[in-house]
Parts: sequence; C-alpha cells; structure tokens
Amino acid sequence: MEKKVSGSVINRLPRYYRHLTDLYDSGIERISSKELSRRMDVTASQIRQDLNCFGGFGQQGYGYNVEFLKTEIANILGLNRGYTAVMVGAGNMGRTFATNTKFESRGFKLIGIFDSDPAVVGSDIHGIKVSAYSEIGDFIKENKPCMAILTVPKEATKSVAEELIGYGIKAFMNFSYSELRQMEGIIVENVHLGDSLMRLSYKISEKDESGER
Amino acid sequence: MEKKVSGSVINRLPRYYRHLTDLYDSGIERISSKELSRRMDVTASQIRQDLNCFGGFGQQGYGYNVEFLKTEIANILGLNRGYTAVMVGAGNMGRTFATNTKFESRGFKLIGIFDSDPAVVGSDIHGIKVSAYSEIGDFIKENKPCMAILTVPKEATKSVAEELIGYGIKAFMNFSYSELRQMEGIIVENVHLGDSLMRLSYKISEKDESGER
DNA sequence: TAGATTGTTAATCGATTAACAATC
DNA sequence: TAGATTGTTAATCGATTAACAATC
Repeated sequence: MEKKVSGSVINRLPRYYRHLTDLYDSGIERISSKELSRRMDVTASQIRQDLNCFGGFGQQGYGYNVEFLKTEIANILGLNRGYTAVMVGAGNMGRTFATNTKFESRGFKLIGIFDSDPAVVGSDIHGIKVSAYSEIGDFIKENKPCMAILTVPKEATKSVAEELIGYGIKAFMNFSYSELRQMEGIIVENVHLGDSLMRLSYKISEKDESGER
Repeated sequence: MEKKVSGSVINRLPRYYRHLTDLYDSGIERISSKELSRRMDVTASQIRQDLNCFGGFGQQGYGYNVEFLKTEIANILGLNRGYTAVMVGAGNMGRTFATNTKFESRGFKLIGIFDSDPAVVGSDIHGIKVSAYSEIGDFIKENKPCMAILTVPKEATKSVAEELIGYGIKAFMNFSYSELRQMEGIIVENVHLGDSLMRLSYKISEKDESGER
C-alpha cells in the first residue's frame, strides 16, 4: 500500500494545475521548480516535495516539461475520468455556478439540474433543462452520477443530502450556509464564501491596529 | 508586541463564528469545548488552544458562554468595524454574490457596484444602482471603501486591481480565474470554486482506486 | 465540597525548508 | 564536460494533541 498523501499537498494540487495550464497556454515548454516557485510564491523545495509524492516528473538539469507535468497532475486529480454530477437548486447561485464553471476541465460533466419550484422547472440553464426535484431519484438510479452540487436553502440541505445518499450519491459540493457533517464513506466539500469576507475583515483589522500605534 | 497568530488559527475563526451563531440562534447558552468539538469534528484541545490565542473566554467547570464567545470572536474578526466595499463587475457572478451574501454580518457594507458595459449600468442589484466603471475613481476618493470585490473577466483583473490600488483600495476579494499576486501592503483573497471541484475529483478517484483492489 | 472543564505546559506529530549527492 | 536542477534525506520549524494543575 502506498503511503497516504497529506491533505496539505492535495489542497495545493489544483493550484499547481492552474498555473501549469496558464504556462502551457502561454506557450512555455519547460519550467524549473525555482521559476515556478517565483511565480507561485511558494518555495521550490515545497514544489519538488509535493510532486515527488506522486512520482519523479522532472529531469535533473532541465526542470519540468510543462505539458507533461500538466497532464500528469490532471491524471493525479482524476480530471479525465468523466465523473458526472447533478445540481440541486436552480436559484441564483445554481444558475451562476452552472453557467460560469468549466466543469469538464475540472473533472466533471453536469448532467442534470433539479428544483422543486414549478416556476423554474422546464427552464434552461447553460443547455440543461431544469427537472422537477421529484424526478431526481429515478434520474440518479438510471444515470448514476457520483456527485451532487447543492445550491439549496439551508433548511433543505440535510434532508436533500440524506435522500441523495439513499439513491447512491457519494460526494457533495455544498454551497448552502448549512455545513454538511462528515459522513462515513461520503466525500464533502463545503463552500463558504462568507468565510473569505470574514478573513478579509480580520486581516484589515489586524493591519489597522498595527498601523495605529 | 503580541505574538502573531498563525494562519491556521485565523482560517478556522470564521468556522467557529458560524457554529457559535448557529448555537446562539438555537437558544443554547453555554457550550464546553468537548461538546463543540463533537459538533465541529475537531479536537477539544484545538478549540481551547485556538481561543487562547486571543484570551481566556471560558470558565473552568462551566465552559463557554455562547453569546459572549460569539461576540468576542466577532470583535476579533473585526466584524463590527463597518468596513465598506465596492464590487467591480455586474455580470452573473457579481449579481449572485451581491444578492446572496449577508455582507453586513461578515464585516462589510457593499456601497457601490461598477461595470463598464453600458447595458447593465443603471440597473439595480439588491438595492444598489450599477454605476459606470469610469466613475469608480471619484467614488473611491469620496467614499474611501477599503475593499473591492472583483467579478471581472480574467483579462481585466490585473489592470483593474492596479487602478484601484492607485485610488487607495487596500484589500481584494478576487473571483476571477486569474490569480492576483501578493503585493506589498495589499490583502488578497483569491476565490477559486473550480479548485473545490478538482479536490472532489481527486478524492473520488482516490476512493475508486482503493475500492478496486 | 465534589465534579467539571478550562488554560497552559509538555509531548508528539507532521509539514516545510535546507542541503546536497545524483544525474541529465 | 560543466552547469543546472532534480529527487531525496536530514534538519528545522510549527501545529496538533495529550495531560493535568488551576479553579470555577
């Protein structure tokens, strides 16, 4: 059995992937850990350590081939596995996230959107027709998506998640204010945009105070 | 000089605040670190260590008074300082974030929204009239907001940020795909919702593989 | 008072950085 | 070959957990 990769490393992987994609798109073919560290504001040592959790992707004296490394990280992240996802909640947040997010280049294909409000059922979001929430059970049983994005009011979060787990959903991206507890065998990413505001508030306060004295 | 509080602690503060708010709203008056640790899936030791970076808010044999602790954390986060913010970009993301976010309970008051597209200038978002981007300089000089939320296309991010820094903006919450580099004296929170998708993809892949063997 | 639970120190654990031999 | 830069080990640093005396 391979040794488990630490959460800190995994959290950094998407950022590496983004930077390599940018480098690739701007036509840069090779990069050293030193140059990448300069661009990303991290140490070169950390980059080499992180990558070597998964294998030796570089070459002494040369650095890393951008295209190769980008592809390897995509594989590590599982971005080419064609995972499918459904979204529950076709309100503002659901619409915006479904429309603005490049799902396919982040590992998922969004195959269904559901809402319980008859007023939005039938409308079109980014090429997907919103279905009635009552149909989600049959849809999941038939199409077997592994992930669900929850953009529902906070009161509904827990019960919706439990229902979907019953249908076989194994992972959630939860946008609602209500935190989804960790559950055995279920993968959860809670997104809290308000937390970023509070962190900004803290950092501004902190600076204000150091400036005052 | 007080010793600097570590980034790990600061990152956890908003989550403590959310949980205390929930406890308060459900009428719970006191809580022990042990009970809170159970609810939050962290260790009681960590909770006590974290809080004691800022002071002793509890009482031996009793625990913590929920209302008092909530208020103290709000003060630590600087949520009552009435910071003001402007938003640049009145597209989908801007609209949704402006509409769905309880700014005032996260430390900020949103006082202006700006866009360069004449088609959206003049429209109303959550009670705020969208102004022409060309007017933002005068607005900032007059109203002195300290923070700007960027929901602009990635090509525009860097130049907009530089312009706003010129007008005196000191902190950014950046939603665009393009990462804003750390700059001397400027506070930056980059939000990357796509990263959460990639982390989910990684975790699903990881589980798939362990299941296969 | 006795029981509970904090605040805080000490021990452990893990993550980051530094250093350098291997090697392209 | 000489120079550059990786992969990897060792050293450092910091964060988390455990333990317990203080005390409400």
